[in-house]
Amino acid sequence: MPSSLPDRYDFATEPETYKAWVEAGAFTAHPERSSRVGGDRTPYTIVMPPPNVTAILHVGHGLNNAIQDVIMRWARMKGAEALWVPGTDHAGIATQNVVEKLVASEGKTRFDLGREAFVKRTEAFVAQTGGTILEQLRAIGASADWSRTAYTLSPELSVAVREAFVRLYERGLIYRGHRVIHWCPRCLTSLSDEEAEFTDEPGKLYHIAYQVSGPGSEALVIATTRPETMLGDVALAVNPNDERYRDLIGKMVKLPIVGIEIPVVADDYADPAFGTGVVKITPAHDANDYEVGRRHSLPMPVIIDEHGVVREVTDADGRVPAELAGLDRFAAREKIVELLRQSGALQKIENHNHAVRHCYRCDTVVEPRLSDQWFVKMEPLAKPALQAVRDGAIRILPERWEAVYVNWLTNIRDWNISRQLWWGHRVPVWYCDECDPPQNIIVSRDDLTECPYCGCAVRQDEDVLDTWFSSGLWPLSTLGWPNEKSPDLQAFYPTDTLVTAPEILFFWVARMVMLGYEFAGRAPYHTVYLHGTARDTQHRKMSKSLGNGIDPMDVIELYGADALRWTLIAGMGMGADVVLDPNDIDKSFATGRNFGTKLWNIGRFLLDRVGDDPVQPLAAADRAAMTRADEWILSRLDAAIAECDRALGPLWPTTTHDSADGLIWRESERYAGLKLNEYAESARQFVWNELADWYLESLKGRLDAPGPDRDIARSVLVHAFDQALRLLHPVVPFVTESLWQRLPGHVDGAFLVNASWPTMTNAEPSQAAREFEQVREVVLAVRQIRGDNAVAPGKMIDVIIRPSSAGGATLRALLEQELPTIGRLTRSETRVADSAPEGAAAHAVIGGGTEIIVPLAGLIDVDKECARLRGEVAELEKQIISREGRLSNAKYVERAPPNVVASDRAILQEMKTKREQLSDKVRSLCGA
RNA sequence: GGGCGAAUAGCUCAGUUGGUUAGAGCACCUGCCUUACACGCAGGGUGUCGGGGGUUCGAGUCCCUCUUCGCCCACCA
Repeated sequence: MPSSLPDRYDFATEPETYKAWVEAGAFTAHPERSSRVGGDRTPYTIVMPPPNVTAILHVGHGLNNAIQDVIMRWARMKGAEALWVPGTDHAGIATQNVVEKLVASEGKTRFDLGREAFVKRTEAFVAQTGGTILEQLRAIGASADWSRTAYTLSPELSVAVREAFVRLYERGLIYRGHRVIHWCPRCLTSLSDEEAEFTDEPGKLYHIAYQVSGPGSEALVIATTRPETMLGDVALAVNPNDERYRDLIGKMVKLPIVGIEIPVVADDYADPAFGTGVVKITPAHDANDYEVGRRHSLPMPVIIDEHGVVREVTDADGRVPAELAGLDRFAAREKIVELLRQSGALQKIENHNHAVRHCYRCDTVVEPRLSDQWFVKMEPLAKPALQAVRDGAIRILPERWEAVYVNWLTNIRDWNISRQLWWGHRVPVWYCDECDPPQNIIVSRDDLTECPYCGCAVRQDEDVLDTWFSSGLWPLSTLGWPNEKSPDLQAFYPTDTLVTAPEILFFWVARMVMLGYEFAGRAPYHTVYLHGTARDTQHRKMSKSLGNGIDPMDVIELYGADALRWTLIAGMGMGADVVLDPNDIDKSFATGRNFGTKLWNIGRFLLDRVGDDPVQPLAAADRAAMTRADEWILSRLDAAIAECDRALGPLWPTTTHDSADGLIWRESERYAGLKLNEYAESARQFVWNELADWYLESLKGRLDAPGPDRDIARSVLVHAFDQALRLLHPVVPFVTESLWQRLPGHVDGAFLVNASWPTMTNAEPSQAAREFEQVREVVLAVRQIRGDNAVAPGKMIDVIIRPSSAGGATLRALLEQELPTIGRLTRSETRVADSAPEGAAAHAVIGGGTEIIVPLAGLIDVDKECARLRGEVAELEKQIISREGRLSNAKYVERAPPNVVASDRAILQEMKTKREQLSDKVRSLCGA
């Protein structure tokens, strides 16, 4: 109902539109339609990176999901059987931390509650607050298939996790290792290499003398950044090739404070160039020292416990003096330095910057700790994952990340998957205290209570699995694996594209690839799209702790989801960061808001002028009766479609290659496509700068007079707008759907979300379309002359066009026919002539030598007569500016901010009066 | 320490294999409320393509070098 179209787009209707889509089943995928199981549609699948179950939406999520939604909606319109699997991650450490804080606010620790009660508490917390973010994703318009919402800790996915563990164990790829691992003394859990993040910090290098035993007073000086660990020293190491210390190898030195004797060993680990070339060996508290200790069969006393407190833990009899026992590691450091100073062993302290590992969750300094952990052997898993990217079965966009991925996988180290937490998938391993190895360790798919060998009671491993172990299975587990007969698995695995941030390339992306090959023999996706980060104007990452974030829900409430989506998508180069100003939301999202409004106004005008009468489909319209403008806009539409298609690229690799992977990217397409900003810009350019600025403006007159020409114009107009809405729908789904539903001829129950993506009709612009370009050139030239000569916008002028002789009679005829259009677009009385008029005139020469002449007689004088009034208005404006700092809309009393109106009403009124006088003057002088 | 990348308008960035006068969006400047839209219309580029050197008829683009930033990886005690 065009007549009922509101003046402004009401984005409060977005939830209704969303509901209608869901009720129409627009987001629900049908496995039986997949071509992989005999259906007639190629499947296109994205698994959503599962946000933490306790998360609330931030701009990063908004960006991530807006990108995915654009791709999904585009794939759906292209005719794919589109599936977007949503879900959440139980997020081991993160969620446990949140609940532990809650428990702490009640004055308790998780140990006070006990494991069972704590897990129950966490489950209750998740049940109550979890999934908020999925609701918020609906608000931004995410077209996910909610009937398939998954959760990494659900019963179904837990089956997958256990199956994966058991299979890897049976293949010998999971093993138990006694190793020095990264330990967080606050979270009381081990961390993977990736979870223990380096920061460069100023520290101190302490030089300590160890007295050599025997005759003489020789001493060896070592340098350490962690003097407190000396209590656990079992040796000093020197490089076997270091001439300085060759004679000392095999001798004993006295460990200060402790007073026991330890050997000097030769090991390549000691770097002659660093410090004194002598290094102390503390196997239980340093990963490298541990390796040295193993090579030399040294004891491994543990002198720091799981809380980071110095005490005799194991094999440390008498090593920790009473005055140090019970001190925190950092307090112990101070104390030990003091003791060393007193004993004279401390030689000097230097400033020294070094990299310190911190817990990625709580930022506590990580403590290396000797303990038993489960590891995954990575090298065999990495091999196919590496090959996939090298061969082009998987592409990573932007391309430069491929090198980073390859580099990491080439030097991969084993993955510590056990975590000493309570929240997560418990390690499916049971221990029997009665049986002898190897029967004392039982790995099982089912829960065990008794030993299958001796029938005794067994106990389950206390640890849970790294949260990334379960998310690493995400593309498989959400589709029903390990049930190979699962319809979803058969129809939709492998998936197509993964959209995420580069930070989790190793944590998650690479591990999914490895596990995909391991369990399905196929890569989980052919495209990895890594997007940038949301940053503030100082280029700082938006974060909760910095308080520089923007709540996407605020933006949606203020300007609607489309404005948010447009701003994020159109403003983001591939892989580039999105910069927004958290202190000026209005300015940050103006682009999106403005575009939505413009689109709405185009629709409002167009639908109003087209009216309710039936519109002939373009295919049935008489092509011969079309104007040059009609032909032109249709050719521009074709160009826009081509540009959008080029920017978005192929949905999937277009060649079927006989390899284990099936599909390999061809070189020409490998890095093509998914340039979402270029796509958005192309579509915008068409609808705004071509359809609205030129076609609508040039056709205004034609729509007022009934007749065949009006009908042709209506056909072309409705067709072009319909196609434009389709092109724009993936970015701004709500406003395009609202407008599309109102197009004349719309069939009840049809949705733009399900409509087909436009296809080009003509590769080359027609002759008539090219001729319209000449009309545009004339118009642009005349406008420029008007601007250069400060001709009042309302003033009607004379324009003389002198066609180039090269164009001949054809050009002359063309220009004469288009005079009404040129006149309308330039406010001029235009004619074609062969000679220039007498007197002053402005000239412009356009393509091919055609000359545009505008006589200036009278024009300048007219403006002079208005100059006085203009000057007076300007004076008044200056008064406002001097008071308000800026003018903007304070120029007009109707639009000025309330505070300005309050203080300057008189000036504004006077200004208005003067403006009206000026307007009248100009009109009368122009004879309008 | 190793590797990768970037440096182009006030800001964010495009600039294919070297080739006319270097582009877009936002911002900015000038004028305008013209009956869809001032969240708009018309006009305007505001630039030593980080510095230096080289190859070439021709360099933002290729090579060398310097400077500055960013990212990834890494066991310098």
